[in-house]
Amino acid sequence: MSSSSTPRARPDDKARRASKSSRSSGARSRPTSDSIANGAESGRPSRDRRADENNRAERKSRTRRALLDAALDRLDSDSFGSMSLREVTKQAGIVPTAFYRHFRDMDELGLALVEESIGALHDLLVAARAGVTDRTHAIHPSLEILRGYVRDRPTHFRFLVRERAGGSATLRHAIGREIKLFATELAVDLARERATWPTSDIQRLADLIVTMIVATIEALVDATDDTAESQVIAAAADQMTLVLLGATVWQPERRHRP
Amino acid sequence: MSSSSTPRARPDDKARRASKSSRSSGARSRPTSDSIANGAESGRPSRDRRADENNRAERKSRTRRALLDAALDRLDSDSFGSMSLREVTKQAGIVPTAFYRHFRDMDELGLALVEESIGALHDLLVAARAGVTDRTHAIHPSLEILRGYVRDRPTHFRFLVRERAGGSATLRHAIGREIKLFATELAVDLARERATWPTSDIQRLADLIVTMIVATIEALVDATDDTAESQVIAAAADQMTLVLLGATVWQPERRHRP
DNA sequence: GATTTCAGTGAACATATGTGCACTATGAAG
DNA sequence: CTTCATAGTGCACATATGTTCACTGAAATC
Repeated sequence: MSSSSTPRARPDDKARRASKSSRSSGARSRPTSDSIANGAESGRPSRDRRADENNRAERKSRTRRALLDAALDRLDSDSFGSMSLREVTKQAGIVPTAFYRHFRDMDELGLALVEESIGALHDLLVAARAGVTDRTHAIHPSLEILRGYVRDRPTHFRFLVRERAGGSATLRHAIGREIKLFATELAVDLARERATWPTSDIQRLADLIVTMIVATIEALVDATDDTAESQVIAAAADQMTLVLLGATVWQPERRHRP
Repeated sequence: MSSSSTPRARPDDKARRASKSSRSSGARSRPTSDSIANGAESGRPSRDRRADENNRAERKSRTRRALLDAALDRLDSDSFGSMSLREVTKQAGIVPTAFYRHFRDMDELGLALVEESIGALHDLLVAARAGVTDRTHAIHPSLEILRGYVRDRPTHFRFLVRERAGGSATLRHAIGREIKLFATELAVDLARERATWPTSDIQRLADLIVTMIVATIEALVDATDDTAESQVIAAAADQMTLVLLGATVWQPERRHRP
């Protein structure tokens, strides 16, 4: 506190409020009308005022989305942890203080992103599982589904792989917990075809596969073109095949290490 | 506080350990053998005034170490990317501007940490490879070596796993490149015992194993006690066994996917 | 039509950050 | 000894950040 410098020339200024006419200020804000793709395409653009779209809650959730998307976008320049509230609000087209209408702090925004991204991951599992009985022959189709999902939600998956190990403790634990859940879910699936295996072995198999899936997602997120993507998928397919091949030879009862 | 007048605690008057190798001019230092904060026995009566310890270069490299260690320490509260130059210098016990005597910016500090940490990883590979011929029966010993290395240099390995996917683009690429190198090295090793395999299959096996090693390191870094560590090792051993089991059944020539 | 609610605004501020500059102290070199 | 090089100091400053507070305008409710 030694600096008695009376910083930032601060004349009384408080009486200044009346001077600025709020009219003249820039009309540059208002990002509300457009931005994200508008789902409902019903005609009547002109007269009918679609209360639905000017709805209060609707508007709010649109801004919320803008905040989430802004964070996701910024995510390849900055890591989430070093991303500032002001950056995000600027990119979302609102003023910093309006942020608090939606999240208590950046950490809460992060958790919302975790939830969304894990939702995507979970959808992926469901999709991959649908109609698949023989796992050994379902590797490639499943990986193609994975490829599609990462393609469709690149920012979400990038968020996941970036913050899974690198983020704040809160984020890491949240993501870790969800991935563990994901693995358990997979284990239940795997157990169906391996009734004789002890659950611990099943769980470890599931963990291995999840590890490989995460690694594949990491590689897909960093893949720049279709060729790179295809190579990633091909490599992952071989590795999965090898693992499932090993699983057929695995003898649960007797420990394999001497 | 910023105690302006009084010099802050000066950690530098403790005569520390005698230097060993820092003679090698410039280039890369191999700091792997020691960690910080030890030193103990060097009471060193004042009569022998070794220029060695008051050496200019020696002092400088000691401060440099302090900066690196400060960054490594701070790493479990903040991710490296959101770590400020001022934080690091404060923890290292120097004034912010003195930072520039050692690194141009935080990014350069980060790259130095990558180099160090990868050095540790490489040492690990060498150690694990020493005297191992039959891979299938060397899994547990190798994993115990891994456990020991992560125990001895927890901060370096934590840095690696945190920044590998989560750090800045520069850091990510640096670490990614080194890990790729690491995998190639392992592939050469694996090829020795699998002469009939095509190199692409070998490389994919090596990549898989490296993926598992990285995942194991991640788990070890997060393990809180010995029991947790042992469980991680046991799980990793099972998984490795399964993979190498699969590798024995793998038929390189014919594609496994129908 | 009048009142309430509330998402978004804009000014203010205390604090933190990176970095430039002049300086000091001390080891190295002549 | 004198002179030079340089690690580390202290101060300054411009800028960025999180958060507060009083406000505004329009949708929601009465």
